Amino acid sequence: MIVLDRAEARLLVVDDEPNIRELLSASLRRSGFEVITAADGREAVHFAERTRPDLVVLDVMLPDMDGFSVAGRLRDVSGQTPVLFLTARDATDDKVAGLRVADDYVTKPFSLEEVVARIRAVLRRTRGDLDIPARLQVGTLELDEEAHQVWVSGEPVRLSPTEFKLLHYFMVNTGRVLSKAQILDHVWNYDFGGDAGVVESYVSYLRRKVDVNEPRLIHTLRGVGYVLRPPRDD
Amino acid sequence: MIVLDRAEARLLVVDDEPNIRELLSASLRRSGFEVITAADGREAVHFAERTRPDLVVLDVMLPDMDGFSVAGRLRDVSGQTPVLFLTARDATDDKVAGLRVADDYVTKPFSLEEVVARIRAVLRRTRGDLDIPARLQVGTLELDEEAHQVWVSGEPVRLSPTEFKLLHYFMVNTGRVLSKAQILDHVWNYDFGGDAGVVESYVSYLRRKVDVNEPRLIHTLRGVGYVLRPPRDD
DNA sequence: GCCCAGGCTGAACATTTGCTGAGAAAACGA
DNA sequence: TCGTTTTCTCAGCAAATGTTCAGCCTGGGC
Repeated sequence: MIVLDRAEARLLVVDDEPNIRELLSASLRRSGFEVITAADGREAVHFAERTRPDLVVLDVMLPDMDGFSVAGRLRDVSGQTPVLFLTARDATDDKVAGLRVADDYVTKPFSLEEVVARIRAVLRRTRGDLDIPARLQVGTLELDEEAHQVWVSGEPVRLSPTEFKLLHYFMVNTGRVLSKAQILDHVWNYDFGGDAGVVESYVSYLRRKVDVNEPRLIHTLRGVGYVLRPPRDD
Repeated sequence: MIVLDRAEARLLVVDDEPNIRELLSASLRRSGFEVITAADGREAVHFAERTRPDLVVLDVMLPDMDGFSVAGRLRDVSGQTPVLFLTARDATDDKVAGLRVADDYVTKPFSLEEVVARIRAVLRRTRGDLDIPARLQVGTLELDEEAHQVWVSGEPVRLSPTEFKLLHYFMVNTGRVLSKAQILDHVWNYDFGGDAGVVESYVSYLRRKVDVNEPRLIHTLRGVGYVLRPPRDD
């Protein structure tokens, strides 16, 4: 991970469950963001007024007021601040209601990978933030986040959602060793209860689809984890 | 041992087992950290408030409160203090989900080598602490912690996890004589029951893989131990 | 040069780890 | 609704790793 001398952006995370709040803020800090948290709507508006965040991550279900009202208030006090909504998986209707072009949403239970990716995407759209590349490339491997597409030596490859997220996580962390536990923690939903065996399966799928040419890019480090390594330094 | 004029960082170690607490604090002090210990959650929060540690090493299973609540409280009182969790190897329960808030974690039984390495890694990441190098070099030998890779004269070398930890221990202690007992204590898990014969085996493996060029770097001191000595002052 | 404790190393063995194919179950799309 | 895709589990296999040990080697004291 690149160490930034200043934060990528300032985020306000709003959720009434302390677990989720902690999970998100810890993870987002690790991803290089500056994070402020709030437990309910009132607090959220208050902090937003004072700190002017670049983006708000907002649970739709809050104890004191509904997320969309909060979003409205936020915009009153904080201008065009984009919002990433957190919603329950089955709340299909009300979602669309409050969404503007600048916004996006993620359903609970989410994976950290997903949240970070969405935040970056929104920031890219709203600020034209080009420190955040939309296209990743490692060796003959290319991945376009926005188009949700992957090419191997220029040929498009079909990946399932999980395969895509896993590959994305690998590419964002090129050259860094990732333990199976770490991969599980970031790529799978936070409520996933299974063991790290899935990761092996998906690495196997990925290799078959994506790592077919020599030199191989995805390396196994026994007892440690996996690395995606660019060619040239086996 | 090199005497440091100031501590590398201030740590708070929290574990209810006195053995583990002692083991850790002694070892961490020897590694140049300033260490405060606490036996339970209440104490931990109390000390954290007063001493503002740079990092907290925290057992997930505490008598009075669970480690995650402690971590939450610590963050409340002490800002963004990073946390390294200690957990049982088979913690496949809801614990695992909570571990995601950790900046890193180590499973029991651990090796001291591992704990120290993780602490340094976390401090490097969270503070951008560059006194702590991510890459070690001795003679033609290079070791990158983050990429978990070793080169000899620029050529990558494959090491097993134990070989890697042993070499790392040698490189961190370049020029210092290490007895077999000392090596056993730091590189092997604290519950390892075998005798120091293993160390001889692994030194042998390491020499074959890593110490192939003249002048030799790993020296045997009969009846005393081993030293990794940089060339030029044999 | 001889001796011996300590050190070295190859081989054997047990254990752990990772890979993969097959299949059950759930989610998805038409 | 039904077929298709996707996710996840599991078991068998193969290979790497960890550990022990016995026989050989070696440095250094005499």
